[in-house]
Amino acid sequence: MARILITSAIPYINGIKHLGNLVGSQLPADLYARYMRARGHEVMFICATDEHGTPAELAAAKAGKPVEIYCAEMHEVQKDIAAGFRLSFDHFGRSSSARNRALTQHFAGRLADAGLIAEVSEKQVFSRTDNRFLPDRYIEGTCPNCGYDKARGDQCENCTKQLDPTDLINPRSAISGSTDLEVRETKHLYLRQSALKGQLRDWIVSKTAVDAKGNPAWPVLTTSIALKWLDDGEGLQDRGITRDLHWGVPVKRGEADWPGMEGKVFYVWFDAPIEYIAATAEWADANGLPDVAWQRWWRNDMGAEDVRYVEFMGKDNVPFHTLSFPATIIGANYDGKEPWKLVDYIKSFNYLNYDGGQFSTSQGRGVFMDQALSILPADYWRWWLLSHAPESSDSEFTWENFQVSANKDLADVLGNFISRITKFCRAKFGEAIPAGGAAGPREAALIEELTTRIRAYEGFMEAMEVRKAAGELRAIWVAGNEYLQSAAPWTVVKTDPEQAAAIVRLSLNLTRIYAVLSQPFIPEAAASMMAGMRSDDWSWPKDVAAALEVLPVGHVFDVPEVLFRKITDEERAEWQQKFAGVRT
RNA sequence: GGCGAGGUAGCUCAGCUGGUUAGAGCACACGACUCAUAAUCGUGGGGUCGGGGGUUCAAGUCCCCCCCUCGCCA
Repeated sequence: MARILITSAIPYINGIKHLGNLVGSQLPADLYARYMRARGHEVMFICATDEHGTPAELAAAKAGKPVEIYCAEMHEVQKDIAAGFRLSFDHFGRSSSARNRALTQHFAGRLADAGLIAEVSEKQVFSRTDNRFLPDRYIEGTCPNCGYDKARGDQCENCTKQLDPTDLINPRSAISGSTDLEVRETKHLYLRQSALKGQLRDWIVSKTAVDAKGNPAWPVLTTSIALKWLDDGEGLQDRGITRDLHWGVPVKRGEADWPGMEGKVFYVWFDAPIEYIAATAEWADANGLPDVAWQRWWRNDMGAEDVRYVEFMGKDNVPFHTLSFPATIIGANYDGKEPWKLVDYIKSFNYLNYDGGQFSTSQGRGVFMDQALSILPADYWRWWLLSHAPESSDSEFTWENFQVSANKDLADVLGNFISRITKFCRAKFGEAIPAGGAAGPREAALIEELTTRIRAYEGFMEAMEVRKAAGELRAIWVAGNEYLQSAAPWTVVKTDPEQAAAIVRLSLNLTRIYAVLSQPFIPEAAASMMAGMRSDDWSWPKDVAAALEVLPVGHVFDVPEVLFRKITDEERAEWQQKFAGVRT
């Protein structure tokens, strides 16, 4: 039994995430967590809401609420929706927690002790009307290059030219529209990650191939993005980790004040990944456990040496997780006294597009998590999203594809298999596992095929090859239909009822195995299948022949309701229409 | 513009370090079956592997150029 720490990139607090966000991190992470638990491993699956920063402040202001209240409410909303998708987090934390505040300040202190923090004075735009410094993208003005009058301080969306806020003609605050702006000198902390460039490169490079322990290479997507940031242009740049904001972790050097940094907070990208650790501490707190309970997951000197740590994220998050956060972890151990756990494997995803374009939170385009759950159970979405996960390239959601895939795979292949065998048994033998007959060559061949396929499925799941795992699971479902079709108990029963009973007995047992194997992908349906078989035996089918005898002769079962109803053409057309525009 | 990832059957995608007639699922056609959610099972048609050069006994798989899509550019 291994110990596996799993984190999903933490979603930002300002609103409900869309399906593209879901499939890029939380959902595959959940798949992996569920599979590893099913195999008997000890799993710690962590996620949280990322709550600090300007967008949260502005969203709260727009909602007319104090930012703390707004975040607390939105956290609950996101937590409920995650539960609706059956995301099996051990803890869903908050980056605004006391734990994260303390840990973030602690890491900053350690990095400062290590000489990895630089204090830099810079000029930033201050809005007197708003009484705040304005991040580059919250300053608007006329583009000096093309004359577009809504250019942002970081870039002109019209001509794509990179800009500096001070380049803008007639600059104004994007928040209030005020032109009462001035440039002020302000001091900020920078993480000197460039000082760790060599170490980071060696580490990343070591992940581009299978390592000595047989651990697989990271996805090309992960390493290519990391190496690009390391070596592109002038190489890895130091990054500011503080901001002149109100909403965030106050800048402190450990527990001590940081002279000159009063009133400033750490920037979100610095405190957000630290929340992975803090959320694990929050988990311990919530369960009344001592610190060692979470430290054994995160400190190599306190038991985490044998933990395998896997992170899931969309490609936009790769730079932070391959460079900045590792720099924080490595830097904090400058004197060898705080060996924090460094990630072992980073599974990254491309983007999911929506019907010819992009999903967009800001534009409200696509299907959002709450909307998805309002029209169909989570399993439909889980299955489609995971079986079409954007692993090797961006992939696309279309309603036609969703309807056809869900109907074919879930209703026709899996659901109907259970329906046909349970109803046949009820009609011929009653609602209990029938006795008589014996396995023959056909059964032996099925067991051989299932064994081969289940071993392949395990391999894909362990390697986090999500689409391939889905394909293999589907093939396992198909194998049941193939078997039934060739064994034809409805014909055999007329001449040899005992033989028909043997076929039915095996098929009903296969249903239980399907529940076990399918559970990571479609947990709700798997639970129904298991309940229908009136069993609670979730043991993994290591020995297929033995697993096919778990439900004994005479064991009573229920003929389940339709497991997956089909999506009709009318519904598809309606949804297509409904989600064609912008979310209101 | 620079960099990265892609462009393989109607659709969604597999194809590792180059090697027999390029694969899967869906869709389509035909057949089988009738237990089942008009479900299942079998068979088949269909691709000059974005375009053009090149290396090689041999390239979807390596090299060069071009075109298109998506992303990143702190």
